[in-house]
Amino acid sequence: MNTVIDTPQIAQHDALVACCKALASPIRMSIVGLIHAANEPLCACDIEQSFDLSQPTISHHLRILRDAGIIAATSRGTNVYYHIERAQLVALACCIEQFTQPNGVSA
Amino acid sequence: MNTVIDTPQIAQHDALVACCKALASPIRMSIVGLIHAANEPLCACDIEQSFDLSQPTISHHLRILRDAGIIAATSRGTNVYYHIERAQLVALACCIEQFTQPNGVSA
DNA sequence: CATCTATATTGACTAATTTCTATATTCGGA
DNA sequence: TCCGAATATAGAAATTAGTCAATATAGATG
Repeated sequence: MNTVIDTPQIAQHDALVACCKALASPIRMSIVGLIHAANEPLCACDIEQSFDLSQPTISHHLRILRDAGIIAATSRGTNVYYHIERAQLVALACCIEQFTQPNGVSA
Repeated sequence: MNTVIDTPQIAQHDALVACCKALASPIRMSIVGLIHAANEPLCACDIEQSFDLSQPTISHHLRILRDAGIIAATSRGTNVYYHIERAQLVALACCIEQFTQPNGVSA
């Protein structure tokens, strides 16, 4: 292990850890939950109103989620709408589910 | 929302965040990966040898994983063997997967 | 019982995260 | 073009997390 061949797996591993880290906060988990529950892109101002935190703080959390590839933003005028980006979350869910199953199963 | 009725969901939410937090470290993610790859309980000393970190540090990470319900320990003599505890991980994988799917689907 | 080995705990230190206030940026409308 | 509203960035303070050296504990073994 740990040869140069491993690089893609290490990159994948890092991305999953980053994704996990982004979700590892009650506020950010709730933000994702909010967007999911809304079933449509949510504007930053709507998200802000759901928490008792300052605007810059929410903005900061949104950026962390965005950097981790969990959400993505679309601007419309001065508003920014956030929606869930599936790929990274799917990969993470998949990885975690693997851990719950016996290893070495081909299918 | 946020009535007293929500308490169980909040507890669940907190447990999932705690689980996520425990996995949100490259070392701890690797520890779980190691145990999973081994397909059998791994002794703390074996886990220690896989990392370039001190014994107390690994012990500390193992405790965090244990507190989050991700792994569990079995003692045998002076050795302590760790295995993966499925329930919490299943719940987390499930939650994350939900986020990747449209909301409001009954089945 | 003395001691060795494996693991856990404590205490201290550094680094990272969270939050705020203040300020900047960007777009729309008067 | 100037102003107001929405969002982002910068910088600072407080909290939390990661790490190690030193020490404690618990079981095995002579």
